[in-house]
Order: sequence, then C-alpha cells, then structure tokens
Amino acid sequence: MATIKDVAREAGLTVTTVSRVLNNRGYISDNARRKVAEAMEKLNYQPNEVARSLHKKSSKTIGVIVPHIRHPYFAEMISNLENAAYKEGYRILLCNTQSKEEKAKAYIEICTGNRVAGIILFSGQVAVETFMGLDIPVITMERLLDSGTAAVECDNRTGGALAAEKLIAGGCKNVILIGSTDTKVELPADQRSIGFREVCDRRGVFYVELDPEETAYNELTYGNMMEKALREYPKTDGVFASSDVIAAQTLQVCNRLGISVPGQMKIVGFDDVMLAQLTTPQLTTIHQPIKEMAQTAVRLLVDAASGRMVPKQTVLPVQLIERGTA
Amino acid sequence: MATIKDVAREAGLTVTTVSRVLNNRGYISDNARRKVAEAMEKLNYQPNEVARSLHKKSSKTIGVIVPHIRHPYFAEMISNLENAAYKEGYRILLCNTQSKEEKAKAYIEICTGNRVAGIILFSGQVAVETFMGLDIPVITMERLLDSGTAAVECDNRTGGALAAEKLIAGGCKNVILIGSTDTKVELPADQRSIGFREVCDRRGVFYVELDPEETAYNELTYGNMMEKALREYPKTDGVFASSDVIAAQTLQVCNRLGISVPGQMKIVGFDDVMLAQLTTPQLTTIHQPIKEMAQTAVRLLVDAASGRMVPKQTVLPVQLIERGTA
DNA sequence: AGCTGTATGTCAATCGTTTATCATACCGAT
DNA sequence: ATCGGTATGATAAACGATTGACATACAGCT
Repeated sequence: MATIKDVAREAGLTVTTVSRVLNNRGYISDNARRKVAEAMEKLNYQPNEVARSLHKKSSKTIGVIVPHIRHPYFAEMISNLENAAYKEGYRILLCNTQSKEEKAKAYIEICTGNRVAGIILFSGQVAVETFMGLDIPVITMERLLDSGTAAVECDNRTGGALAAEKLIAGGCKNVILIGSTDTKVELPADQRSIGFREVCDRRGVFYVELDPEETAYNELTYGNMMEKALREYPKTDGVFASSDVIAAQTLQVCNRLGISVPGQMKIVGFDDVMLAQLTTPQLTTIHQPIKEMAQTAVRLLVDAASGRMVPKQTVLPVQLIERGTA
Repeated sequence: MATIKDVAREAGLTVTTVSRVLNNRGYISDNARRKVAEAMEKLNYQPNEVARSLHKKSSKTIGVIVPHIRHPYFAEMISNLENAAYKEGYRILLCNTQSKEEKAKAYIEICTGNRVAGIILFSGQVAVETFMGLDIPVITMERLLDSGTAAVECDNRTGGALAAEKLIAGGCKNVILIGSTDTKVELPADQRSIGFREVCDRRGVFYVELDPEETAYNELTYGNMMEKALREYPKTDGVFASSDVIAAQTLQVCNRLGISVPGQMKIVGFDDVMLAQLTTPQLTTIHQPIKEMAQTAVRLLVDAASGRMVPKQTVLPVQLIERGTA
C-alpha cells in the first residue's frame, strides 16, 4: 500500500504539500493539485484512516449497540442510522449484544478501544455504571441515562393511549397488553403500558398484562405465551402488542384457534415495520418515526462530538396506522 | 485516556515490560503481571486499538457489504456473521449499499482505508474491476468472483428443483417463477431458476418468469407485480418466489383476490427467515443454512487473513421446509 | 526597493503501541 | 567461578498521517 511519502515522491513534492492538498489547507497551486491527483491515481493511493484516527485521537466511526439485529425494528433502525451516518461521513461499528450484558460491556470496551466518535445505545441491558467514565458522547435510544449525552425516543405514552382508544372504539371490553416490560431498567417503552392503562382505567375496560422475557425474541415464543393467555382469559377481544413481531404472532394464534381478526379479536401492534404490511390482514399499529429517530440520533452524536451543545431529550411523535387488525 | 506509558509509570515498570505483559511474550514475573493489572485497573487503561492497528498494518475488523440491512435475509445473515466474528475476536464494519454501485465502491475504499482484515461481500452491485487491486481477502457470498479469495453459497440449483418438485407434486400445471434475476452480473442465485426450469421442462409444466428490479425491495412492490401477472396468467396455480419476502407478498395478493392458499394456489418461498413463520398460513420454503454460511464465511476470512490456504468455493445444502402454502 | 500574497520546502514532533537489540542483574546449578 | 535461565530496563525505530514553526522564492504592486 502506497503511503503519502510515495505520493510525494511520485508527484515531485513534499509530504507537507501533499498533506496540504489532501486536507485542503494553506496555499496550493492548481499545478500541485493536479500532480498530487495524478500520483494518487497512478499509485492507487488511499490515505490510511488508521493513522489519521491515531493522530486525530478519534475515528469517524459510530458504535451502534443493539440487542438484536434480526429484529425487524432494529434492522430498520440500523439501516436508517447507516444512511444518516454515511451522509455525515461516518461509519458504523456494529455491536450486537443478544441482550447479554457481558457482551454489551465487551462492546463498549471495543468502542472506546477503537476510539469511536460516539456510541448510539439501544435498550437496557447495560448497567448505568458502565457509562460513567466515558468521555465520548453516548446517545441513548428509547432509554434514559443520566450519564448519557442525549436521549431520543418516540412518544410512547401517546402511542399506548392511541392503541387503547382504537381498541375501545372498536368495542373491546377485555384486552390483553403484551409487552416487554423490562424489569431491570426503567425504559421509555414502559410508558406505552402506562398510556394504555390510563385510557383503559378511565374507560372502565378490563385488561391483563403479560411480560415476556426479553430473550423470548430469539425463539418466536410469544405465540405460545399468547395462546396460553387466551385460554386463561377466553373473553379477551383485544390485544395491544408492544411490537409488530408480537402482534404478528398473536394474529397467527388467532388464526390457529379459529378466532377471526378483526371480527372477534382486534389487534394493535407497535413499530410499523415492514412486517406489519406482510401479514393478512395487515397490522393496525402505532408508527414509530424510525427514520427521523435515526437521523436525530446521528445528528446529536455528530454535534456532541464536535463539542456543540445538544438537547438532553428528544421525543418524536407517533401515529396510529389503521390497517386490517383493528 | 491513559496510555501504556501512564501504566508503566504507575506500575513502576517500563513500557517494554508492560507491553510484554499485555502481549504475553518474553519473561514476565507474577509480580509484574499483578502490578500491571493494578495500574490498568487504577487508571482505567484500555489499549488503543487504533495505534495497534497502525503498527500491525491490519485491524481486527471485517467489512460486511450488503445491499439492504432491512431485508430479513440480510438481517439474519449479519446477525450470524456478527456472532461468528465476535467469537474470533473480530468486529463488523457495516456497509449498506442500498444496491447502489457508487455506494458500494465508496465502502470498499472505506474498508481498505481502514485497513480491515478482509471483506465479506454480498450480491452483485459491484463491478469485478473494483476488486482487482485489493490485497486483502474478499469472501463473496452468493456471488462468484474470479478475483475473490473464496465464495460461499447454498445449493441454489437443488433449491429451485426442490421447489418445482413440491409444486408439481401438489398438482400445479401453470406456475410462475418470480425472482431477482440480476441481469448485470451472473449470480449463483440464478441457479435457482435453472434448477426450477429443468424440473418443469422435464415434467411438462408450463411456467412464466418475472424479473423484478432489484431495487423493488425498498418499496414492497412485488405485490403489484404479482397481481398484474396473475391477471395476465389466470390459470396460474403455483408460484416459486426467490425470497420469503416475495412469497409473503404473493400470499397477500392471493388473499386480496380471494384465491385460497394452498387450495387454489401453492406458494414456495426461499430463505426460510423468521417472516416465513409469521404469515398465515406459514410459508413452505427452501431453507438456506444461514448460520453455517455465516460461520463458513468468517472462518474463511480469518484463515485467509492469516495466510492459510482456503477452498475457492463452498456450497452448502438447502432443505425444503414444508409448512402451509404448498 | 520594499512589501504582500502565493507557493512550496525543511524539519521535527506527535498520536500510542509494538518490537528488536542490547545491557544488566540476580539465582541456582554445575 | 562460570553458565544458563529468568526478569527487567534503556533506547529507538517503525507504523502513516498531521501540523506547527520557519525558511525560501517569486510574483506583482506601490
């Protein structure tokens, strides 16, 4: 691999001048620019980003820590994060924790060891202490962290309320609320339940809550859980699932049990990922502004990394998407 | 951030000795180990991986280039790649091309600029020339590349044949083959069509082929395409979709048009991702050994990066998964 | 002639780690 | 007394780029 010295020699200039061309600073003649460009072309030169990062003490890399890449919500989110980061000239170091705290910790060390510009952190597998000493920006998504630089979330509470209202408007009297109420850490997503419960309480609608293990995601076991619950509460006529994946599995269970949707049972999901449009009927769900959340997170990170002040919390609006299940 | 010098000072040793402890080479006393450990702990020291990479001229990073993270197949694949890489002590630099050649090229430069240990490349958006000068291993997935280090794919041809046989066994006489026959580059996935056609020809079954644009993925437009095709070929009684996403949309179209599945229409998908289990009925599909493909790719990359010889092509078996659509 | 702006060169430090080369020193065994 | 193994130190080069401080040189302008 050619170095800047090789380019300088080839171009008949010094490294200083070549560096000036590369970084576009100081006085440079068109002639010098041309010669450098030619030399780069000829030698197939590419600046060594590693050396750059070492000197700058920071790399143009963002560590993105998620519990599951396979979950459509995170897949969609990562896709949007990548897009936003790419436009800002940043790269993504992918950190998949599989909801394991020890893996999350390891990845945080990897991020700092690699001098990432900052971290975008999803979900609550990591204890607060882990972030205490970090001197890089940490943008939390759907998680409040005192030591975090900034938090981005959607209006979960309103989302829960909208779901409840939709179910109730459809005539539901006995509903199930199935979500991932992570007991370890308090998450903004818990607000979904709160918003939902408030409306139910006010309207006098009976509800039960199911709390699947967070790890359940791997094994598509929401269905079994749901089936058991429907047997236990046979009068159930509505379900609010805190993700579309859970909603889709609920829909399946209904089909299996011969319960018509939305006739006998109404279902509202959350997230509005692609999956919501691939079930039959398509899922009525609460739309999270994933793209905007991703863009916001990246912008906050870049701003914070540049030393600018950033808002501590950003809440983006949700929206009820009416499709076929409620 | 503390450096190795700080650790040396704190431990009352020299950087040489500390480095020896860190890299476990040469003679080191237990006492030295202990003192270094204490100093590291006290200073919260973490080796600067950037400096390490610069010196070693290679980072423990794998560039993974995919066309779409949001597509469940890639999401699943990346998840498995991450797992395999993590176990080998490697990290993932995520490169999402959105099927744009110019973005793919840019990411290849980013990968080389960052001195990744190697690249795992999916799909055919990149011209062959781009890889000519690369002096790092390039593992291609579902793509043959002369200049590539090694190729990993599944037995696409058998997959296509299995799908055809399943449809024909179910009594189909007029089938549609919908796939992403990328005309730009010849892909192993094209073998699916070939295997499928062979069986149909032999059994005297009529088939038509639909070639959606690769970019169609973004917009969930397979459905429209399918609907049009079903109007044009009303006698169609079977569909082989080259991905589960397409199969799911086909299923939806059938529901919309009041065509019963698998009664009037049989559908076989490809990939066997989570989505295949979330439709109603669940998709009959060809299972790709995603986990094994991912593990193979990482192992090949690590081996090649270590200078070991690796097989040029690895083909892994597929399997027909019988569920509810055929 | 002197000034200013433009353009490039020279030199060297710096980022943090690895590693090679010697040198030193102690311990126990021969 | 010498030798080999163990343990550590001192020093410095190398990885590749950036950058600051200065020097030099030529152009055009006053």
